[in-house]
Amino acid sequence: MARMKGEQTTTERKPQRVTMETVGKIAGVSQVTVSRALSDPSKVSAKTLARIQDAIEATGFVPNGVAGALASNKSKLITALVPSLTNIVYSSMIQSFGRRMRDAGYQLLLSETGLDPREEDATIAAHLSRRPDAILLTGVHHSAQARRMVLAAGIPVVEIWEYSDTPIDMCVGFRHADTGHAAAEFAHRKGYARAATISAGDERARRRKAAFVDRLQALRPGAVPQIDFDTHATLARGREGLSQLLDGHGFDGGVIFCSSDILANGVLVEAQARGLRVPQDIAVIGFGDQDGAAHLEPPLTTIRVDREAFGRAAADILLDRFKTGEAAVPKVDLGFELIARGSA
Amino acid sequence: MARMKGEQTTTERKPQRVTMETVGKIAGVSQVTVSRALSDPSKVSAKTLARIQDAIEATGFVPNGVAGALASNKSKLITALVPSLTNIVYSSMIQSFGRRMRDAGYQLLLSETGLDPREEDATIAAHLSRRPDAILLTGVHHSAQARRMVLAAGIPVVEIWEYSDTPIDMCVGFRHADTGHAAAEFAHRKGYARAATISAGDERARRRKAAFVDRLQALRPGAVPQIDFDTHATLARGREGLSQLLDGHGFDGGVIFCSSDILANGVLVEAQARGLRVPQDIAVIGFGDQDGAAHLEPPLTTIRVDREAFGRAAADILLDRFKTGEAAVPKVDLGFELIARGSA
DNA sequence: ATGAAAGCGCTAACAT
DNA sequence: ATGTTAGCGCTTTCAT
Repeated sequence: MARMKGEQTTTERKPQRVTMETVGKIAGVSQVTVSRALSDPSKVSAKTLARIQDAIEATGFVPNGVAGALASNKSKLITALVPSLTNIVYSSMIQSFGRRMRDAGYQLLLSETGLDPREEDATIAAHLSRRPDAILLTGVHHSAQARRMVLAAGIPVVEIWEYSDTPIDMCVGFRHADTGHAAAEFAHRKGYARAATISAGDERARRRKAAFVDRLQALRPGAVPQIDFDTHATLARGREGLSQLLDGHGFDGGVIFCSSDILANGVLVEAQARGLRVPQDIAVIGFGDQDGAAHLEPPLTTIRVDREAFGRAAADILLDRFKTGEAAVPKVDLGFELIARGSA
Repeated sequence: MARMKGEQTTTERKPQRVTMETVGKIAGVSQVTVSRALSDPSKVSAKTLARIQDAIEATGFVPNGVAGALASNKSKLITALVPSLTNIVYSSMIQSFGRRMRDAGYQLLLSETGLDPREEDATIAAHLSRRPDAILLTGVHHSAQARRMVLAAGIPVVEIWEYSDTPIDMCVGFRHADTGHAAAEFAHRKGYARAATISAGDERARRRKAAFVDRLQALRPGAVPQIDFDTHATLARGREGLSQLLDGHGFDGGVIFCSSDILANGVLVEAQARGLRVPQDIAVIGFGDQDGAAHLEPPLTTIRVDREAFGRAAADILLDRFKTGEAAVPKVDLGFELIARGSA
């Protein structure tokens, strides 16, 4: 279609942005009054308010939060960093955290940091440039630079999913090593002759596993074969782990502590495929009590952590900090629970 | 601790925000030069650049992206709405989308909309107030108001996870009804005498199921018992679904089309618990080819959609639009594939 | 109850 | 290669 220089077709023309100025002009008031009508309607007379609301409807005005954030130095934005978006452990925490924050008028800027801790620093910097009102970090191990940056930002920092006596600011979590200890004590009480571990490639999973091995060997000496993957946990890795244990490590039965339920699920499947009885031949302890763990055959013995509660607690201490200026309980240890079901 | 009026303790004092002005003063240049050094270093002399970089290091300066966004009318922010953060279907799409966008310098503002479509409008408005450079929506069914708002924003809109000939702007997805048709044809070819469905409470799941029933009944008349949950899919619901079918609907064997793999997994578990053979007594077709589907016993026959590819494609057409000003291929149907494994 | 003025920290012309 | 001048669209005083 031919068109003349400088002319613009309808589809190409950028819609003229509607500002408070525009709305005010239509309603016959100044821009400031529109601002007030939106932020505190009680400060504006009823009839003015009505006219402003009409003008907003008519124009389809959407306030420019960027300008507002710049002027007020409040963004109503919370920044969150998680290792993985697809890992149910993190996504369910973020889900409950996000819901509560959203109810309080905040939105979530979310990024994945992956398994490599060094990736985190750049992401933190990028996030801070958005001038969030707070930042949520996963775990309590961060680089010196990361700590410096978030501290310099002068905003509340919540570390989630791991407890520390010395968080950057606030934290909500549990002690990962303790879960390994608890699993080891359970296995020992149950009298399993042999034990092994299967672990995914994240640092906290490794710590849980190491704690299991340490405690078990303290209770009763004996080798504990360990399969360590350097990837995320998947069901296939669980199957593979059991196979390696059985075929390559001379493991001929006993209890297996897995760093996550999905790995444990894989062990169950592989055991079934090989005609091994659970828990008589192979016993399995998982971690996470994820969806379906209780409904597997046999039901999975696992360590339960209330991820939703972590998210809610994180939101609560944050909102409290916003309100009071200081958090009453900045360090929260929500603990865990070993759930004995049929698999061990 | 007593302290004088107006005095501030160290811990209370908000860190003085470092601006480009500050950095420039230290480096002996103007604020604009600092801006240039950051956005296009080639425009600044080597020695100036070095001094500026020193000043940035020394001060720990983090650019204020809010101010930048306001001034340039570019936020480098992409807004995304998904029904659920914990559903692997959506999180894996978002993951691959987010990774590619992040590599291109964009960040993701992410919100959950839930199962209720009406919740979406308010969230869209909130997101648009951040002045994102583009918006990603799940599915192609949105309210008239939602369409109006995103259109008025004058930014690219990508609808993902569902194909439409008439998207708001661009779309990447597949035709959900076609998957039901394909499953029905497969079931018919395989000669299953009886069929049933189990579906979760989302609108697209319902459409897949309805398409299955329609096509199957077109191929060969006969009732198709349907279990419809109005919640998200879980393994427990899958077990429950099979139980209801068996105990309450007089379903005594045949093929079951599930609206997701997690439901199918539950059916498998319940069948195993009841000592039913799969696929001889109960055959199962899932949807999604989720992690582990191939490793279940028996491996799950399912419909595979390449969710990561959706995310990547969405990022690609968006980045292309940013670059060229118009997308060459705004509507992408990535299709699906029925994978016949052992369960049906 | 409403308005005028200043300014948040940048980027985008336009100089030089 | 660097600086000057204007805004971007709001919120925040301070007036009236």
